[in-house]
Amino acid sequence: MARATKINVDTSQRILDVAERLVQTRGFNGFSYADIAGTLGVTKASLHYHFPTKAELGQRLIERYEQRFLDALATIERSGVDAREKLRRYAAIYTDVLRSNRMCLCGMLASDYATLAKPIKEGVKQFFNRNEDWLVAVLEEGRSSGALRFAGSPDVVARGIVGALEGAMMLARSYGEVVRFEAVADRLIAEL
Amino acid sequence: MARATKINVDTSQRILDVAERLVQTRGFNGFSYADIAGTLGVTKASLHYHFPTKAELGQRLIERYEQRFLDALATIERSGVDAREKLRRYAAIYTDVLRSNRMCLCGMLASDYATLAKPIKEGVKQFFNRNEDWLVAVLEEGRSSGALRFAGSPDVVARGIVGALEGAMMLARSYGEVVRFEAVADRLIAEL
DNA sequence: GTCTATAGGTGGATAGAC
DNA sequence: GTCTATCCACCTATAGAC
Repeated sequence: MARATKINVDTSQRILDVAERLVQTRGFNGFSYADIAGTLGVTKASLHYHFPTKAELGQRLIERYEQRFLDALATIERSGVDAREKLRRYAAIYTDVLRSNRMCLCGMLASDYATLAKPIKEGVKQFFNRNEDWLVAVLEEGRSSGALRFAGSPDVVARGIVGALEGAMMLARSYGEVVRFEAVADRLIAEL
Repeated sequence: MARATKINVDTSQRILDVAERLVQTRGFNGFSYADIAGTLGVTKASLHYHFPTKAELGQRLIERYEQRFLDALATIERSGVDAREKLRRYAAIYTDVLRSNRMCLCGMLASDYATLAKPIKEGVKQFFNRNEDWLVAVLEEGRSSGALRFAGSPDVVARGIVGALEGAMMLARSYGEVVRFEAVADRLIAEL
């Protein structure tokens, strides 16, 4: 009964899957509905039924991506490891994305920022705000417990971590060298 | 005599100026010849006379940008300041770019990387290689003189600095807050 | 929900006059 | 070196049949 409206494993989700990969590899202005349609073997008109405009598609992409990310952070939180290990696992999320030759969805959208519709811009900022909030909490916990030692406000350190990981990811992807990212990320966390 | 072929302050340079700003604000796939033509008050056909294809335009953009950047680094080198001050002035180059609401040209192209022609890709990597080479030299000098103290290889630290500045820049631009970048950059250098 | 067909616009690029 | 005119491929998006 609960699945009455769920006939065929949700076309919307498969569209989002393909679109997500395209944004993460080519940027929001680097793909078209035709690319998605070609991959899925449907027509462009079908896509417009599920996502009337490209801007709406973008909004849904961010919402889903952010939810997954927050879920991952919640999982780290529940694991009960110390603050340093939490940061290692946080960086590992980025590494996993990079391994599939992708950029962070919101890192990519941040570079396309000037060309995006307002709701997408808001979504991007919210994503980074929530990342920073989580990191601030971890940093404060680590400083209290003695697991971490750092100068400056947790706020600035958190922003530094997000920026450093996003930037290192972007460069490592250009070189096609995941190890480039790992070395930088390891040192970043080791310095705290 | 020497200026015989230079009638009107070089249209090519003015085209590059406008194109550069567009790439730095909207990305390589976020602008068109029509945008440049509209700004300069010429036709698209004129632009194609100076830069036959968009890929060639992109190549010239990188070449010019890299030359300017290397000139700026050479100026820092000649100033005779200590290693820490060199890093501060290096970061200041980024701050100046960000103040005009722009991303680093090559940072932007790094995010568009998958969609670019091969010569442009090579140009992007070369830009970052030269940045890292310069930083490695400064870091080694600073470690020798005692002006800097850091763990790990200068190589990894240099890559961390470039990535951190590019990433922080990208995020700060999204928030429209230059101060966000400055706080992160200051702390980054202070930690060395 | 998916299709065919198409609208209406813009993309990069070229030919040829001036 | 800049223009007009144009090509053709592709873009986002919609109408309407099935």
